[in-house]
Amino acid sequence: MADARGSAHHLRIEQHMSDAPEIEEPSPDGGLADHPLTAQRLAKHEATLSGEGYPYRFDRSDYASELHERYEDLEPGTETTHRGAVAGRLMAVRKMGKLMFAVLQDTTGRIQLFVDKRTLGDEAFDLFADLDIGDWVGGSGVIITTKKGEVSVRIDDFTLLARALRPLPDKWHGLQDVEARSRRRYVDLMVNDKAREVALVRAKIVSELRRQFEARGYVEVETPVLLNQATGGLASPFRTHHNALEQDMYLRIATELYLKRLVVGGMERVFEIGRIFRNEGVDSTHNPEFTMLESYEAFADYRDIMVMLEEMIRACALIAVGTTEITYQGRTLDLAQPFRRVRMVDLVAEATGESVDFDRPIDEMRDLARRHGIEPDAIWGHGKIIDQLFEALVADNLWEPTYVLDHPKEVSPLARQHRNDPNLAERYELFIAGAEYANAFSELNDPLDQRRRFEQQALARAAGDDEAHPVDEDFILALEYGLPPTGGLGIGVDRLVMLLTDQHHIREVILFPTLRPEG
RNA sequence: GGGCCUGUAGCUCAAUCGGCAGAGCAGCGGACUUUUAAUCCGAAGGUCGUGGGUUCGAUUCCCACCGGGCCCA
Repeated sequence: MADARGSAHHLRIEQHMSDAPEIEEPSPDGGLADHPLTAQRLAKHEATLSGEGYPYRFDRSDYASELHERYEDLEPGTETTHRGAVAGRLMAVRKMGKLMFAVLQDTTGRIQLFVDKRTLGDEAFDLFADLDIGDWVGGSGVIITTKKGEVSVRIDDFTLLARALRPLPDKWHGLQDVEARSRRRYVDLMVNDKAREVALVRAKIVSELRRQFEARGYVEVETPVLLNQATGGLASPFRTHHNALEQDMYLRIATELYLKRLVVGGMERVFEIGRIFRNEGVDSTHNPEFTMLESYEAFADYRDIMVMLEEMIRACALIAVGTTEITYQGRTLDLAQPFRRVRMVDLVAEATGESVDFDRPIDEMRDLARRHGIEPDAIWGHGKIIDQLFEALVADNLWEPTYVLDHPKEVSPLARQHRNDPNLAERYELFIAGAEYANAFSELNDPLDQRRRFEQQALARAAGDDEAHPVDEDFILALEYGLPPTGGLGIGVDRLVMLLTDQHHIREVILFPTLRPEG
């Protein structure tokens, strides 16, 4: 923090010294005085500061949702013996002369304040009337229901806890602009119920995943983000620089190889929920930084992991939406049904109407790819072509939960060779609603085979494939100490949250998605 | 990277085939002791994303740039 602020400061000074004479000194109030809407709030703020100031704490006794649960069924016009203190942001005030109805929003919901001049007294009543929507307020009094039956706190005392110097968006429409909602997520959270709900459901899902792994004896670990080499996945990394070490470094694109090192070390069941960085395009399903859950379990194979993953997804659905029958993009999805299991080669053969056997001449395969609009690279073998055909022809159309099994070995450099087919790997990806949610293997644990796979990847890299996996000698060294048979899994957490909250854009499930600087 | 769309008051949105830019909400003044997007009366509020160009005149037309969205690669 201090470092970041310090360097920003330096930057500003440099700009002053070089060529920016037009840079104005920022006004001490950040421009608040320049606009009438904020100027009057600023004036009130300054008056408070020069007077009593703001409190440092507040004793709250009750939450909005709890009061509703407890008193919702009371007859209209009931006065309880319950004295409570609530606190939250002032969202609306309906003034009726000597009576006001105010709406306070806390982390659980909204509660009405019944602000009655007789109860509160003339002076405090006028002070309340002077509050602005957006201010943080604590109020205490007897819990009542109004003539219309609304559970309310009839306040006999209140405290201004903090002011909002800027006005809130339209109380009815909220904040609509997608860009503004992402940039000022705090405002989005204040005024849009859905934004709060998604954030809370996301937390529940992550918590449930953690609980599921812990219940199975997995240990949560943390592996490095800052690396000398970006390994464990096929993706372009972010590059950065370590000043003291005088060397370039990379942000991780996966946690895979470090977690497997831990299994080598005897941590038989490990998982990590971690931020991953991939230097690629931004679209509705990709943010440059995203959250991946990876797990590794000794003595398990990929079929064991299938069973576990299916159970976990159902558990998350129950936590998130209360049922395994979910709605996504206007269509229903039944997650309770056993997930379909089908081999990738069979899906591609079905989609193309042709055999994609590995003994078919490569030229025929290349021709097949071209006929489906894919221009094969010179070094592509059968496996890469099959994988590309799958992505182009099949992936988008897999609506029901489907395990796509047994990827070509060529495109799976970290997965163990299939026990029955040397051209394939024991790997699958889980597809739901046309998108990929998880990727799992029987982990490759033979250091000699791993070295051969890395070398093949190195050839692809030399031929211009930037996303081919680099040779990781240190990881091979670890494998040389012996990795037991291991089942590994990666889950795209953001995608899973999207599925279970019915959001079609990843920015809706990431509180602060990556954005360009504001123009 | 390509195509289409988009940026107007604090927020949500109109309008101007080139001629003083409009509404709702919020804010301000007033009425109102049971409201629920309260209601009613009144007066305000704008660098029309930024910079050029065309024009007597540009928010509108043209160009560039910046931000954003959707689709495609």
